[in-house]
Amino acid sequence: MDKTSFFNDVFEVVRLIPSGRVTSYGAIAEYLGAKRSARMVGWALNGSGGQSIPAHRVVNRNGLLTGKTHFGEPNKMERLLVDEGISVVENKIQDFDQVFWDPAIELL
DNA sequence: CACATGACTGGAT
DNA sequence: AATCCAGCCATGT
Repeated sequence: MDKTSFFNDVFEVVRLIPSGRVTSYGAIAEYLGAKRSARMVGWALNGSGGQSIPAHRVVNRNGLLTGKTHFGEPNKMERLLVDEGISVVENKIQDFDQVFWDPAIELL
């Protein structure tokens, strides 16, 4: 298991997130067995540039679009989510519990 | 090698 | 309910 495996696993899970759904860094980290390494998930997504990774579907546990600043255009992430049917107000996902997609449950 | 920072989280205040 | 603090781990200075 080299380091790239972690990144690859993160990308794989994120790619499996269905449209109109979102998940959290902690949920992905937990699914990968590193629940205390949510920060590493964010770091992994940092290298998702160039890959076909819908990173806009990954937010923090509050449903807050903390990573929007890394999309080049701060409004791009929110626009993409809204376009998929997710309600976003002031960088915050509305009905977060309804659109939340947990790989540890949905990906059984 | 030590310290600071970050796309986080959970518990405490 | 809002804010603060400590834990985690990789990367940069």
